[in-house]
Amino acid sequence: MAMNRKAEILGLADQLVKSVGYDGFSYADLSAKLGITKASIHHHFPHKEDLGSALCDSYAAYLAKRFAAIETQRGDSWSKLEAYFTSGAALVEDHGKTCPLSALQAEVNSLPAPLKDRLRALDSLELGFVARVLEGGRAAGEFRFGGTPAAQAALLVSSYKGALSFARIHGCAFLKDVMGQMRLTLGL
Amino acid sequence: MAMNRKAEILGLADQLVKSVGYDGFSYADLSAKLGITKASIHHHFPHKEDLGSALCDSYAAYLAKRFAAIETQRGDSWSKLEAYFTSGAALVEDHGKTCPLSALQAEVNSLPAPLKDRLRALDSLELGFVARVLEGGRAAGEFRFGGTPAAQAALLVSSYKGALSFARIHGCAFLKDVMGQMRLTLGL
DNA sequence: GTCTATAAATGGATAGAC
DNA sequence: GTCTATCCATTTATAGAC
Repeated sequence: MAMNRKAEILGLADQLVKSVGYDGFSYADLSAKLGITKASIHHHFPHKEDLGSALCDSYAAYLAKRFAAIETQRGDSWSKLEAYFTSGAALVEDHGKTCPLSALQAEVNSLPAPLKDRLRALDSLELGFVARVLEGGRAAGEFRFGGTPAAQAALLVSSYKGALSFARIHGCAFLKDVMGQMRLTLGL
Repeated sequence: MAMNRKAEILGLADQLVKSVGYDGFSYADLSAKLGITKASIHHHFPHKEDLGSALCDSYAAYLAKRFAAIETQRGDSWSKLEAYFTSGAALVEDHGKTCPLSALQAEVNSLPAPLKDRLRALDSLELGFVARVLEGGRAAGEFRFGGTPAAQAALLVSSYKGALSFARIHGCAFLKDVMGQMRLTLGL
C-alpha cells in the first residue's frame, strides 16, 4: 500500500468521476477514503485541474490500448463492437457508474477550458475507433448501413452513451435492449 | 415584472439546469441574475429540493402538452420524430444547453432520492411517446425496423440524448448527422 | 415578499513543521 | 510525503425586521 500514492489517488478519482462526475467529488472525499489529509493530495496534484488533466492522460492511454487490443482481436466485426459495449455494462452494474467521458461531457459548461479540449480529443479517439470497425465490417459484408462510417459511428456511439445514462436509472436491461436493437440496424 | 416571482425563479432555474445541471447552480446564481436576495428565493422554495421538485412538475406538464401536440399534428410519423428532435437542436444552439432530463440523469448518483424517482417517471413519458410514434409509423408502413417499438424507442431516445451531449462539444452538425443516420435506419 | 444578518458546513488551496 | 493549521470563498439555510 502507498507504493505509488499518486496512482492510488488517480485510481480513486477515476472511480469518483465515473460515479458522481468531476465536480461531484472533492479533495475531502479523496482524503477520507485514502486516509491521508487534503494537504497531502494537494502535494501530488496542487490544483484540482491538475488531477483532472492527469485523469485525461490516463483515459487517453487506456483507450488507445483498449481499442488497439479490440481491433487486433480475431473474430468478426460485431464481436469487436460487443467487446466495446461490454465495458459499459460492467460500469452500470458497478453501482451505477458511467463512462468517464460521458460524465465529463455532462459538465462541459462548468469544466475548465483545458479539460474541455482534452475531452474533445478523447471523444475523437472513440469515434475514430468505432468508425474503423464499422468501415471494415461493411467492406467485409458483415454490416449493412447507409451513410458514411463516420456518421454511423456517431449514431452508434451516441446510442451507447445515451443508453449508458438511461441504464443508471432504468437498469442494465435498458442497455442490453439498445445493444440488441443496434445489432438489428446493422443488418444482423 | 415580479408579477409572478415564483415562475420567474423557476424559469431561470430551468435555464440553469439545462446549462450546468442541478448541482451546477446555486441560490446565489439565481439571486444575482434576478436582483433579489437569496433569502427571498428561500421564501418561495425553502429547500433546493423543493425547487428541483417544482422543476420536475413543470417538465411533466411541458412534456405531456408537447407530446400530445406532436401526436395530434398532421403529417407522417417521421415528421413527428423530427418535431421531437428539433427541440434538441434549439437547446444546443442556445449556448450549449442540453435536455434537462439528460442533465439530471448525469447527476443521478448525487441527486436527492425523490428527484431520482421523479426523473424515472419523466423518462418513461418520453420513451412512451417515441414508442407510440414508432408503432404507428410501422403499422402505417412508413418505418421499417425489427424488434418491439419499445426497444426501438430505447435505441432512438438513447441516440438522441447521446448526440445532444456530443453536440455540446462537437457542434450542432453532430446532432444532425445522427438524426440523418437514424432516419436511414428506419428505412427512409 | 423582500430585506439584513448570520450560521454551519464544504470546497479549493497554502504555509510551514516534521 | 505527510502532517497541522489556517484562509477565503461558496453553499444551503434560518431568524427576524420591514
